[in-house]
Amino acid sequence: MKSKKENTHTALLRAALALFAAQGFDGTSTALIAKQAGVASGTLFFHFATKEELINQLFEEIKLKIENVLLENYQPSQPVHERFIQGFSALLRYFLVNPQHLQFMEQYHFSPLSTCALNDNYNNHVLKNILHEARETSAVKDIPVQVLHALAFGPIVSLAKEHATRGCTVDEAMIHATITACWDGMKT
Amino acid sequence: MKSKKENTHTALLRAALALFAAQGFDGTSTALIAKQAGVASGTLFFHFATKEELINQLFEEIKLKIENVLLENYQPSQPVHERFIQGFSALLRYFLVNPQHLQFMEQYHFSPLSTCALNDNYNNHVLKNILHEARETSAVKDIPVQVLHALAFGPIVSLAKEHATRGCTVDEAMIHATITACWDGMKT
DNA sequence: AAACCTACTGAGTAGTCAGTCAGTTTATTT
DNA sequence: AAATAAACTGACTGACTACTCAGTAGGTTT
Repeated sequence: MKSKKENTHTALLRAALALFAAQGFDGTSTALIAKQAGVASGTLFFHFATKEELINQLFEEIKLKIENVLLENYQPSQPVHERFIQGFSALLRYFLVNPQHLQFMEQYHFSPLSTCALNDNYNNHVLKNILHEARETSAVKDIPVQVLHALAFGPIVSLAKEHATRGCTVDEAMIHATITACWDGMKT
Repeated sequence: MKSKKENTHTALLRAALALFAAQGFDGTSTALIAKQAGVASGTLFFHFATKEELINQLFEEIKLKIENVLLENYQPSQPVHERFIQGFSALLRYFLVNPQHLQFMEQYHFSPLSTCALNDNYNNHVLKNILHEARETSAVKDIPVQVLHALAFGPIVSLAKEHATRGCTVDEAMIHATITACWDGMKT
């Protein structure tokens, strides 16, 4: 059973996520977030010191969720090619199911709040290691890491963004075609 | 010889572009744009009815520039594969040389001002036709257009964004590796 | 039942925002 | 040189912003 405090806390985070995804950080006032969460405007600042802290907490929460999703389905015994397909398909599926999370992460990455490298925001240890291992074992071409990252993450983000902002349908066949093509372009 | 009006007009557009790329649309006040352009705050509204119109004019200007760059180097006599490499390399090179333009376009696409489909913002007739022709002639896999777009534009945007926001160096070899890998992933 | 504490309220504060407009300067025409 | 028009100025406005804080409600402890 959740405490009242926790309920309000998560209600604020959820309202903020929806509004941030739709209108952006700067386009969303703290008063509106509070209203959407069903509390008074001052209550937001009882739970979060500043608007920025609310954004940072949201970022950490989403980052953790993605990490968990990828860890759940990770099978270290599989060959690197299988793990690539599996891992990056899971990431794409996640963003298709949670479009607001992608829109939030994209904004966060662009904003001055973000300090880490571009794809680091999505790039947990699982996916990072897969790419790294594929490169070391010569399963993929010997090209700079930045290029590998762009080739692997670029199409995923691009397709998921299209889905998030324009609502085009993306089925399993399209997911498979995308991730397979990414690998085919990278492999030796 | 440019008129005084034209000078001020372009000075405002240039200042706006630099500030928008660095701080975002909402994070940049019209007063600051005017100051950076060396004019009084009211002058901006003599040249542009609203802040939104300024943004839209900037979008049209950048879109036109990209179209021209791609048309300049277009060689219809070449096979579709050559035109793909040539065209998409030119787009990537453009964004590496004009990082602010990419950052602006990315913001514009996300904002409620943009109405067209995702990659349509970069996707002028040249690149669109190349992809379309490659698909019709079975030079590339028979997969949905959205997937083709994501595979072709995703890595370019991703790599150029990394360059724009983190300043990592991208040389000709990396450009070639990226575009070649895109094609290799798509080809039949 | 008194004291205490946590969660919450919403009017209020100081500051910023896009956009206005009466008036001034500069350029062009007559 | 007078008249007209175009370009520009910057103080101003009302609406909005993140954030504050004195006060309130309800539950728990003593």
